[in-house]
Amino acid sequence: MTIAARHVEPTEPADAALRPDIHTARVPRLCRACEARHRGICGALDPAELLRLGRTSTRQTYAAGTTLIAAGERAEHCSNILSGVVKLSKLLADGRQQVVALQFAPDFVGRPFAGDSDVLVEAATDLRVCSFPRRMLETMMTASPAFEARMHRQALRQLDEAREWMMALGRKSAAERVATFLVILSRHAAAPDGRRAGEIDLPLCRADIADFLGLTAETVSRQLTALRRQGVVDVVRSRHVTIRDPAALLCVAAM
Amino acid sequence: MTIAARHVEPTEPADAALRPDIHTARVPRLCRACEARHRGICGALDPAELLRLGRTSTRQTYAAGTTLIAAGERAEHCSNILSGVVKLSKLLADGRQQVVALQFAPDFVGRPFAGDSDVLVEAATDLRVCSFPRRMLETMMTASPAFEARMHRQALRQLDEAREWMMALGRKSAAERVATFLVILSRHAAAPDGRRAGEIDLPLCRADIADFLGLTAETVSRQLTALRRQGVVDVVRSRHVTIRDPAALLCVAAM
DNA sequence: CGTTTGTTTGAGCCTTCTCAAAGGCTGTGG
DNA sequence: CCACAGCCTTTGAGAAGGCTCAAACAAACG
Repeated sequence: MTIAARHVEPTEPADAALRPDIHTARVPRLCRACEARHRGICGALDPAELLRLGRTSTRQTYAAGTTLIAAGERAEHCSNILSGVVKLSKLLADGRQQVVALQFAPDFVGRPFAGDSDVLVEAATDLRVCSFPRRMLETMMTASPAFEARMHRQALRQLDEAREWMMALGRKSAAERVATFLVILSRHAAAPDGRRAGEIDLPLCRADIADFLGLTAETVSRQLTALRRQGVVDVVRSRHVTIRDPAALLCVAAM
Repeated sequence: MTIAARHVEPTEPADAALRPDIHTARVPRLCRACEARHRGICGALDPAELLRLGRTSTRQTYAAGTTLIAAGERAEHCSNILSGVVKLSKLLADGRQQVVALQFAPDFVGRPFAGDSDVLVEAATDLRVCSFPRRMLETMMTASPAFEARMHRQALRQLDEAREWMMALGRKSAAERVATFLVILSRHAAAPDGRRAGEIDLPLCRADIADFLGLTAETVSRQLTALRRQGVVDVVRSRHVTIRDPAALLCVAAM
């Protein structure tokens, strides 16, 4: 494993997690404060299971750009994203790159069942995750059908997202792809009530956005300035986007 | 449901499937002769479960071009493909189309859990399937962890395939995409020993191939003639392809 | 303040698309 | 069996969108 900037936060003292109580199995303190607890994979676990998983899990942070799992490598750890964005990409022998997915909190990173899936996993932004051994994942999957079902659902959701992007990559113009990218980001930055966010911090540099959209960095830049000139968005310091006209953006995105 | 050409084959008589025997649960005769039985989803079921599923399942045939499930529609039936090819595609409001997956025997068609996935499901070729009510799928998934796991694995496999195609759509040239398409088809037409098939019957017309590859029918045609001129493949009557130089094909495919 | 890295903008080129026409199969009816 | 219609495929010529290469600009960092 080539992890450049890995920093383990001070974890819950073991005795606190293990201390017997009136309730035989309490939710670990680490998990109680966890942002991802209910929405993520862990939401399927009861307190006893959570305790068991929590005992082996640690919070970690990675700096933007860090490689979490090299292509073809089999990860020994799985993670829940607490904050930040994870980039999954594929490489061709000659160096061409395609970003095949972005993952946001509270997504789960890591693959059930044996096969490696030959993607490169990197921290797109600074990242905080809750990490645990891969072995635990398999244990939980066999022990808890609800957990397995939730993993299954996540896989199906990712499949839908991948197919949505196939449409963009195969049939949409550069302008449409850039607009679609902004729409999707705004969904993820959205408030919990489902309203889309008007303010987006782009998690990727132009080159990475281009690798996601199947374009070049120059084309992405040009399309963004076009959107700016049309008054659809505002761009500040190249990474912060304000959506001024959401309806127009959706229209340009062909969605 | 708009099913144009649906033909229900005579099924196993109910009493034969239900007849008690020395073995409390025998494998239904329909399933015993089934090509997809061991490789497909059903392989995870024990004879009792298979009997239960078999009681509600029927073999059906569809003519090429038939719509199995319209986009956005929730299917009441699921199917195992026995022979033929199923095409999953997405449509844009203005009519642009992207084929997001091809499925071959013994793949499973139909979606576990509620959500519709907004794809159009069509028979690309003449099709034989083993079909059963969606309700049974949910029953089997909760009853049999092995069945649920197999469904989960199929979802992950489809996710890998989708991402592989994202690479092709986003980063490969027209020539590379067409070659990649042939390589993938040859894998599916391959003998069970894993050797790739040198003879391929294209399951799609040029326009559909184009919709899969994110190209136009004209470009697909031109690239195929280019491969023919280079001596890499032979094309007979536009639908039958012989791979003359597998190594060169792989090379052109950038794989 | 200079260096480095990322972004924007421009000019010309190349791949692929669009539009158009001709060529081949397939099926139908005489 | 042949003629013809209809559809799919092939091929060509010109247009256009996005790419490449290059340079100017901006922001981050030591």
